[in-house]
Amino acid sequence: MPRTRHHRGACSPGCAVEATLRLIDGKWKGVILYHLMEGTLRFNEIRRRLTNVTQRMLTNQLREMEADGLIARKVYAEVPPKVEYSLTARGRSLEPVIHALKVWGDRHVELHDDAAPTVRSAA
Amino acid sequence: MPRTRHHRGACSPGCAVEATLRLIDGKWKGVILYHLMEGTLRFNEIRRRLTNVTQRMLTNQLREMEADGLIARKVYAEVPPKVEYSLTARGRSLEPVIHALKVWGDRHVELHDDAAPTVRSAA
DNA sequence: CGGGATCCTTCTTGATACTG
DNA sequence: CAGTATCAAGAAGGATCCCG
Repeated sequence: MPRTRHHRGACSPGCAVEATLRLIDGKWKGVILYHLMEGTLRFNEIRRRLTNVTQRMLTNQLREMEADGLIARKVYAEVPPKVEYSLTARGRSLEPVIHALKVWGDRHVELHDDAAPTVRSAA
Repeated sequence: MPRTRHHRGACSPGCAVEATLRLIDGKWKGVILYHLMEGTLRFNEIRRRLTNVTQRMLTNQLREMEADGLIARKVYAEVPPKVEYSLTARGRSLEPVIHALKVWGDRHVELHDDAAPTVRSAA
């Protein structure tokens, strides 16, 4: 979603929705958050978990999320560089959101041909 | 988020997250869904609820959401054109997601300077 | 290993003007 | 009222190559 990120203007009620959306938007942010929920990961570990991510994109997304205070970046001054990424408190607070996104996705995966399956008791 | 929308490729576990994200992504989709949750709305009614939306954009977003099976478009063959938009079952199923996004946004509005306020009981 | 710096292409959005 | 059509700008994402 182009536009300056965090524009912050006069928004109607649903503004909060957009604001949140913009933080987790970005081609890989959602997945990255998802994986970091399980724990700290190194750059290449994250990379391996995302199919076809270029270093540039991964770095970008991580940087933006860092700027948004969602993740923390820890650099180890070792010979083979080592950088670990983890969620900040703010980032962890997004768990219910990510969870909601995943739950919905799991039950409506692309197939919007039946629009709302039987949905027995499976809440 | 560019890329063909619904690319559907080999995704890692967090794929579902991305898939859902891509449906509600788009500058206005989140807010539109949010407003439609309250009931059917006409084109200009939606437009008035979103600040600074151009017809083009609104039409675009609505069309995409319609294609994604999230909203229904009902055209009345009247003299002054009348078109109503409402959520489909699939669209309504997104409520928990939109809700989660809104709740988070309400409590973390841009100010990621204190990362998780006191949060008394004030939900 | 974990990037930084460039260059390029595509998608998205905005601004306008016109129409049934 | 509810769009459609065009034009143009800008941002997001991709491909490459270089570096400590």
